[in-house]
Amino acid sequence: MSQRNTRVPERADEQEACTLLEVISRVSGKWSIVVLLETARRPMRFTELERAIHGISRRMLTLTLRQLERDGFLVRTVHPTVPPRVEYAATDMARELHAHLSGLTEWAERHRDTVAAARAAFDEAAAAR
Amino acid sequence: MSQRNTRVPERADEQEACTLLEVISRVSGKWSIVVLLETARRPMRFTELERAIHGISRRMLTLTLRQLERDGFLVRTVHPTVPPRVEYAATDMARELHAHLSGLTEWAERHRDTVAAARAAFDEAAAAR
DNA sequence: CTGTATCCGGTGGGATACTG
DNA sequence: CAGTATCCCACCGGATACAG
Repeated sequence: MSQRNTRVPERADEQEACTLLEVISRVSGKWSIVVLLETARRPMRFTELERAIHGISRRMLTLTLRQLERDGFLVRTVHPTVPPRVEYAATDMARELHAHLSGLTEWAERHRDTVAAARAAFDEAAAAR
Repeated sequence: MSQRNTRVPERADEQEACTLLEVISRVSGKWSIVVLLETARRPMRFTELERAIHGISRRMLTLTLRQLERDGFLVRTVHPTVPPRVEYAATDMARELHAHLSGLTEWAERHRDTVAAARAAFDEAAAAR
């Protein structure tokens, strides 16, 4: 989502960071991940996604879908009926990404308490000063 | 009555998406990942990081370090010497996160060409319209 | 039903001068 | 050496109105 994060690596040891930032930038938008998860299970229609994803605006749903389609994570299919029927289906690449992200989710759940404790300690130390 | 058509919003999916967004938000800043990678190898001093990370401003290095310290990814140690000597060291949790992120890097490298091709095709189709 | 167009506020991040 | 303070701007995302 945020293209401002792209930059050219000047050093070899920054190459990995650049690659990581590249992929993370693609899914770091506010709605990218939840759209990926919804479509990973089965193809979804526009309004179906709009109803399933609580709080998303029509504009952001469109932008997020376009971006995911552009990067090859979603395939958009228009059925020429009246009214129009558009389906968004996750690609194999997207499902593979989802598997890696699940690893991150597992990590996050395992360390959630530790992070919360670290934050509380940091904030308390800051307040004490 | 048959309730086959009533669709309950997928709470589990949104929950996972929220957890994922939480952890990704912590490392999606422009400089978070490269700072994590640099400090993961060995403890680093402030100016050392400033020199190692090409293009980072003093302000953003400070903000990034504070944020990573607050979440428990870095430990900041001040040696009471003159001039002051401050070292930032990655925690075990941060190194574990780094391992998961490496999986993402591998995925990104494997699919880099596919993504590039998808983008080119999408942009060309958009230009043709 | 499936989008576009427009306006607007909040925020992430750059440049740089100052400081203990 | 290791930061902080200030100014500034680009861009993300929300609300809403319009359209094929």
